[in-house]
Amino acid sequence: MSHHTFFQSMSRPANLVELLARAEGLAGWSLRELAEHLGVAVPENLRRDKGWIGQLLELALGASAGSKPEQDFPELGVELKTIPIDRQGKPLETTFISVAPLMGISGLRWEDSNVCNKLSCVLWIPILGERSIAPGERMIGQPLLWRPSAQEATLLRQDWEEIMELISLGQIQTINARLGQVLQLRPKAANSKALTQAIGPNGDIIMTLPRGFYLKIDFTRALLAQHFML
DNA sequence: GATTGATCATGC
DNA sequence: GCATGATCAATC
Repeated sequence: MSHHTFFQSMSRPANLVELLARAEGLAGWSLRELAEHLGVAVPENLRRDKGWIGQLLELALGASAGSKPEQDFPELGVELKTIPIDRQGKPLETTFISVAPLMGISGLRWEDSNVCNKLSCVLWIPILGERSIAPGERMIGQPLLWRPSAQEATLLRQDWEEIMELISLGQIQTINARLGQVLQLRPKAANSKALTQAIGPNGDIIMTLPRGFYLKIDFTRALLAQHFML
């Protein structure tokens, strides 16, 4: 895809085929090349711009902006995720999925959860480049449109149900990132002073750090490996 | 080197 | 504070 046609197609993708074609057209570009053609400044590091790569790809692919708890392409049923990988194809970070609800969760089913919704169909965009490589020099990899296999869906559901049961039983303080086979619960907050309500051990209300669901590295590594190395 | 808890920017 | 986008960095 030439740069000219890229700019002509900067609108929202009309369908899945168009979205995939755009994503594939970005493979091989450096983030600097993409940023320059979008008129976006390139940070020297990501310390103060942790979401820069994700936002750059959102802009390039025409994802809906905003802070709604929805998929990036609701009309296509697709969630967009950039994932940093090393030269072996191994993810360098866990993958944030969504904030965990801590109150009013009785009766919440997996099928109706944000985690299930967002993971039902993900467009993965691998970003090749370790921390020692400046953001602008990192490379965009081949995209992968993924839907969980039956086995993957079972693992995700089991972890989600186990974690949510503990939360509903007032045991959130006992949960750490080691719980879960493929999904983990960790703090997701502005800082350690940002607090939100949760259910306490005695069924009372306590203040605690907001938490988020993250995919563990081994899970995303296997997911990428199955597609790219079989 | 991998992991887990902490943190950064932004809009509303 | 909560939602989006995540990575940082102290500790194991």
